[in-house]
Amino acid sequence: MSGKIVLIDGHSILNRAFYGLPDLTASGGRHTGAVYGFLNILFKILEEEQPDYLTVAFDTHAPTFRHKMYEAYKGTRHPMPEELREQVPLTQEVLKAMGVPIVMKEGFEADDILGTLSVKAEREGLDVSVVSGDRDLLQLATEKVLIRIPRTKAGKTEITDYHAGDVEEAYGLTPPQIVELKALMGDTADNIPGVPGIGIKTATKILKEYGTVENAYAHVENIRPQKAMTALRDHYDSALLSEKLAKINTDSPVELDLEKARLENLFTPEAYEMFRDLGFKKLLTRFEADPAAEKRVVEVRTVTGLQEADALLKKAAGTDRAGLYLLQQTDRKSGKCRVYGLGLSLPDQKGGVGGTYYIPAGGFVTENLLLDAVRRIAGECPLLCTFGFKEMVRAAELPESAEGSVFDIKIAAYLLDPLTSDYSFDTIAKDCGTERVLSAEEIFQSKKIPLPEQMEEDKAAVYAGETAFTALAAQPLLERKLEENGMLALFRGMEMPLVYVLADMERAGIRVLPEELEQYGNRLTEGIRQVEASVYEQAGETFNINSPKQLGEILFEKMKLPGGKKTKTGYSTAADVLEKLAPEAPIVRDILEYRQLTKLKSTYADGLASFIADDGRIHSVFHQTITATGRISSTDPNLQNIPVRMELGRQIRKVFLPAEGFVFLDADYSQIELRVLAHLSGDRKLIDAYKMEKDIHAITASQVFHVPFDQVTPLQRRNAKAVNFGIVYGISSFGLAEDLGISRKEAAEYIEQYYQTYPGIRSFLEGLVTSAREKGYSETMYGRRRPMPELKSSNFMQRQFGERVAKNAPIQGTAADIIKIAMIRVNRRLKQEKLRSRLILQVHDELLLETAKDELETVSRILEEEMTGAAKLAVRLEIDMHTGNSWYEAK
DNA sequence: TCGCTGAGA
DNA sequence: GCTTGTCTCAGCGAT
Repeated sequence: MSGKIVLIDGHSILNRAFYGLPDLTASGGRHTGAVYGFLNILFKILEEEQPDYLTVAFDTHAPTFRHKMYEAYKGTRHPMPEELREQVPLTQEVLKAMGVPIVMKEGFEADDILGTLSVKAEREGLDVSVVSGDRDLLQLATEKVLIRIPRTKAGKTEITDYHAGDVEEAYGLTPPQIVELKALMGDTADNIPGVPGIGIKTATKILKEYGTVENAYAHVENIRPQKAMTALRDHYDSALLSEKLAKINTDSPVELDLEKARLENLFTPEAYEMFRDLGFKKLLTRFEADPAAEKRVVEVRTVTGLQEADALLKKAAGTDRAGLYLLQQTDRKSGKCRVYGLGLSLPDQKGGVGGTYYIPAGGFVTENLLLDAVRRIAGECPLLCTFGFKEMVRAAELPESAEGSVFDIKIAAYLLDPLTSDYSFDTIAKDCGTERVLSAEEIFQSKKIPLPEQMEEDKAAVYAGETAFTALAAQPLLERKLEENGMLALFRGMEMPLVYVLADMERAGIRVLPEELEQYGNRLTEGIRQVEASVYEQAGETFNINSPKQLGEILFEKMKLPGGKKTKTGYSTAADVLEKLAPEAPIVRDILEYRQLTKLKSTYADGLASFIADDGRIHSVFHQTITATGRISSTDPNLQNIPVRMELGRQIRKVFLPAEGFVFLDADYSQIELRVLAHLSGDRKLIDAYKMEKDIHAITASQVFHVPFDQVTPLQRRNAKAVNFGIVYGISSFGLAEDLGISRKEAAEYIEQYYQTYPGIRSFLEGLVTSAREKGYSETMYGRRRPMPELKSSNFMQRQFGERVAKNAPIQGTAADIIKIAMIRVNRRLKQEKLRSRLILQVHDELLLETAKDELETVSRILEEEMTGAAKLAVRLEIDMHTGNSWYEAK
């Protein structure tokens, strides 16, 4: 018999993969990095070797004979981290799905199994490759048995191969002598004692001369270095024990089943499903080459004729479900929207997908015709399935339709797993196990998706068509999952209605005066010039102050300021560090001022100017699928971090103005997160504190520091305020100390006193951690989830992080939910009452409205009612409202 | 592309 | 002994 078999040391390779690769987590927080690495090594070896047979050996969980022996001798092995442990059964499942036999035997280690199988295979006349990270296995090498040891080097796996001859070359010893070597030198990693005082050099020398330990002992008197002689003489027992420990059993009761081991198709449908669930996207591509597992790629038919297009669009409006994707592009400057085509997917009778089409705009099929069709379908079709609905709302100016009649798969995917950043249609398709679609990368043969105007029409057709297909095909599963997770109400009643509000805000934009913005920038430039000159003078040279590297060298090396390295790459020059090091040093003051000025200039003055559109307004983009906690985010530009704390920065708000005839009305929630905490925790004392309707931080100070309310000092209030904020973030004594400039001990006392004062808070926060640990996620009042894979980490720091996040996410998230509700309700009221006033911005706990002067009173009332009434909490929700002729005045 | 820095809640 | 308060986005320099 001839042929080749590959034998794999499962645990050992898994171990290599675990430590050699960054930790990956699939959705749901399962760790998968080691499995992924294992498979990569496996595939690499199979490609190289093209073997006929494959078998993987694993240790059993029960302690084996050899374990017991050395554990009895000395301690235990270091325990396997939990992240790795949970991947062992997972790997076995994957192998099973691929039809690869796994051999395990109670009481025997993988080593022994590999040894036995390799001997048996060799006897059968096979070439054998044993793959393991463990050099102990070198003792198995022969002319026909190859030992292969992979190493991960800079992310790449390199494999070193040993036949018997290679072992001799590398160690100067025959493979069987490797056992003797271990017997003498020992192996701390494996708890093999060896002979104390004999290391690899002496051991090799002795074995070269005497061949075996036994023979060496017989001639012990002749052994050269005196020390080695006495060591061997005195510890011969230990050497014999070590030999037993190191010797791999090649006669274990396991069978070599070549029928099962025969390599056939690894890429089975079962394996495909597992890879997909585990998020091994790269590995999925291996299935393409295999016709059996190949899934048909969705076909998109391009429809150009007016009549045919018209018929199709009518049909879409008439069906009970339709998948729709509008390929359009909005010009940033003009705000004009161009429509390039419409992807459309229709169901079949059985609830599957019937056909997928692309209707390009052109000829008789005008852009307006397509937009009208979208409006009609949105209005008539009972379930419109989309991907990125906000863009469609903006392009077609869709009015809000009945709850439950639109389903955005992107938003659904976000709610189900808000931690990823990839909500591309092809990823959603894979996650939902629909028919195969091409990814954007495959369609355009580039990482970047081109703008619609640059797309070739045939590619645009596939892109838009498959997106529409995915929307339709993935919707049922996504809806079921939302239902299962109790998030359907959140999705239908909050996230989908919010889409219209965000679309309105984006369309509205905010007015900015370009001339004044430029003047502001010029003032900054002047200031920058002066401070810059001062810095260079004090440094004695010119350099780039914006370069932390150069700055660090100047400050800490040339000028010899106290304080050393803080970051991986060099000196930290962050403001708080500099502040602490040399608060008095004039150059530090100047640098901090320089930083402030250049930040304002580049990010705000110049940055904002580049976004002013032809209508004199900035139309920022609001994202609904970014944050882990449910907040919305803003980009291009980010209008949620416009300066306010420092006066100079705050000035920039003077260039944000309401339209002619309007004023700004700004309303922000008063300590919404703390109120949410009071509500969720149910802490009587904190709730009562809010019922007193006085300054909450002062009340806290009074209660925590045991002083009468009217004798609370400003410092006490400030400290109490910092604790109040910190609690919400899962504070540590270190963090609070840092914040307040007090000692850790004092900070710890503050926190303890706080918990004493509000006992419900501590138990509530601890309960959040426990519950998150059990369930694997945290939850807001409205059922929004945030997965918490970190809580299961074996890494202390990661786990600590997980605990803080578990405390913060439900609070921050609930506050985010509440303001989303408020936004929806405010927007609806404005429309219902046919007001000209409109929502312009949301800044997490604040809403900015452009209000018609004659509507000021009405709108104030609406805000008051809808914002405070957005949630019914155990404490009142309160808002502060201001009007003004600029954002500066209104805040 | 990554890390640092700093703006906001 | 080690770490050290949440969530973001943008600009810059170094790689």
